[in-house]
Amino acid sequence: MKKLPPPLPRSFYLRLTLTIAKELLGKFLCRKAGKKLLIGKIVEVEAYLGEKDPASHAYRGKTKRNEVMFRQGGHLYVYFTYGMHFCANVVTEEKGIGHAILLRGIEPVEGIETMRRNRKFTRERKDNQNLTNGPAKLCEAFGIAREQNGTDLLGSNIFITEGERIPKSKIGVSSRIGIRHGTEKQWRFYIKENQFVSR
DNA sequence: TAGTTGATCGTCT
DNA sequence: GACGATCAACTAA
Repeated sequence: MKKLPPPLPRSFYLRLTLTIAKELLGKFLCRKAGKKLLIGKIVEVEAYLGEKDPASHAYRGKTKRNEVMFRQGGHLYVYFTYGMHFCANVVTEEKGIGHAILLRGIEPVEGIETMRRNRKFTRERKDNQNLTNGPAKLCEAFGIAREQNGTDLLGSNIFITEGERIPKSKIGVSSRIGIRHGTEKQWRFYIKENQFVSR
């Protein structure tokens, strides 16, 4: 494979959350698992704006669980939900803010065999789009779990690099999914006509 | 193809 | 003690 670009700088994560959410589309999420390298293109995200956002874990202030969300931007916030699933978020903005961006959909680029193994796909199973087209699925495919909570995205374990440039006309906006309050906010962003966007 | 439900547990009330 | 930023399997039609 070709040489990997360096991780995005800290400054990328210290800007407005909604700006970062849009710019994350088309970037590459990289995960080093032993010798294996997993890469996926980000195709769908949702913004969670902490104290402004009743749907956010950070809405009621800092707790033991969401402590990572209040760190400086550029960390990974992983949480456990529904008794069996993990979801990965990118923490944004300055320390103490409590904003994050949920990764909802990813298109596999490198290490697909490893992802298939992580998701316990059989050799016969050909529907690769089911590998990573949902928040909990991509976590399993990338081997992201509780141990990865709080990982610094400027380290060598998990990081995000420059990827494809997505023209504005290809970026879709909609309300978020699976939320009771705050559904009026248009804080979900995705790449149009991409197979790996959920729903 | 749409709609419903079971799995399963950490966290907050 | 309830429920959730979910998914897969099952049902009905």
